[in-house]
Amino acid sequence: MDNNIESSMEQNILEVAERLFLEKGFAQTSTTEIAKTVGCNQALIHYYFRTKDNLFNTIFENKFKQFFQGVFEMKNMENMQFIDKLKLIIESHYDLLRNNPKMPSLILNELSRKPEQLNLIRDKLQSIPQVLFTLLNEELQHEIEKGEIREIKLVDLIVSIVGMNVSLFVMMPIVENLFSLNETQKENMIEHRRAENVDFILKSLRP
Amino acid sequence: MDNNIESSMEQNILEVAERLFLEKGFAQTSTTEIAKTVGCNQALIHYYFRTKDNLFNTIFENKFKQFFQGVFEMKNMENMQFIDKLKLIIESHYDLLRNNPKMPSLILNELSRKPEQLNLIRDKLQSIPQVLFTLLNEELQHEIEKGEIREIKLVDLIVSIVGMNVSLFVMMPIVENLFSLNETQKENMIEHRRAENVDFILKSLRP
DNA sequence: CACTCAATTAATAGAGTTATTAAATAGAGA
DNA sequence: TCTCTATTTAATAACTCTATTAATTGAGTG
Repeated sequence: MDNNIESSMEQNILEVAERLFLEKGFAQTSTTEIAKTVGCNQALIHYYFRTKDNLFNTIFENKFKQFFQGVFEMKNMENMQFIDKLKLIIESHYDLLRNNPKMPSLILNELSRKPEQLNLIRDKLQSIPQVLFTLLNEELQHEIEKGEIREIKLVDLIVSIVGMNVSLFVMMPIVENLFSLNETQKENMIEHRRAENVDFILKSLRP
Repeated sequence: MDNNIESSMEQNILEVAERLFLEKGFAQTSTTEIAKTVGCNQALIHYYFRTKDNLFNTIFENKFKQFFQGVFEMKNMENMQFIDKLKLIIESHYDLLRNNPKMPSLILNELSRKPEQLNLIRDKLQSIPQVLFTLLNEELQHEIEKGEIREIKLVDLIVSIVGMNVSLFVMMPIVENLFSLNETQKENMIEHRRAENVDFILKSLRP
């Protein structure tokens, strides 16, 4: 009954590989380095996963799916004001990124060059959120007609939200370096920008 | 007088290398591939530039400097309304990115891992724009006092502008793939988001 | 014409990479 | 104890990459 550690080596490899891939990207991480970090022989990685690509996919296919699913995961927002819903969506998206701060860069780097993996995500984007999209769109149009929100296309709003949120985390490593932020300052900035992004976006939507 | 072609091989190497580095990143581009694309022997690259790092730096030290300088390059905006100035700044920044759409990704990828190169940029950021920053800040505060613009910190405004503009170009390769945009659709989207970003930001600044 | 020197190439060293294979090890069950 | 199986390792094949070196070419100069 050693299964509580669940094949510790395989699990270790998965965890270490995920960390290294996120930190340094796919090409910059060798199976040799993964093995050294795990503390096992390099061949063991190929025993469990056969190829490096396979290892990467095993780790990230699910992760990407989860990640993109997270974007569209809505809490119970039935009887909320549209503006409050929007605020919650922006904050949820931001928190998702904050909990996975290296994901955007990895996605941007690896998925730009590997269109095949994008198919998974394309599917996700067509099933679940299509409903949500039309639903949100209706509400948005309604708010616009009521004069609560200025004229804007939902697609443009989404691009702006995602853009504002994502950009912070992809730029963070540079900003951190450029202004020699320590951990606290960085944390403060991330906390501050969470409110700032919400504020900036909602302010823009006033009629 | 063959100098109009200006040492064609060296020049070719620089041009091809720049293109490939921008397309695929530093690690993913080998000197072998550069040589093959140029149509010369791989050793020639090392003859001219000794190391791959050297080649990269030769190309991009200036380019990065230019790029960041471009961000702060102001036209004659003496007797303009603040809002119009801001609009011009956003548009100039956007156009700079549009003319160098691959630069943000390259900077984000390469400079995150090579802090030494950031020193160049740190200098640039401390000399020229410090003046500009205080100048802009005064104007912004003045506008806020006049009630023309809502309360906001200049730093937050800048982060929002840069973020909105940069994010479009770093996300573009994914968006393009995900929604199978053809060249025209892509061009349309880029053109449309230029106006949209300006609009979105200026709308947010209303008191 | 012989010389020089920059440009260019062929060859290769040396390090690092992924992936495979065969052997060693260890734990479970007969 | 013996055997079977899953795990792990050592060794190494087969590449690819950067960088160096020695040899070759070719254009100009005295």
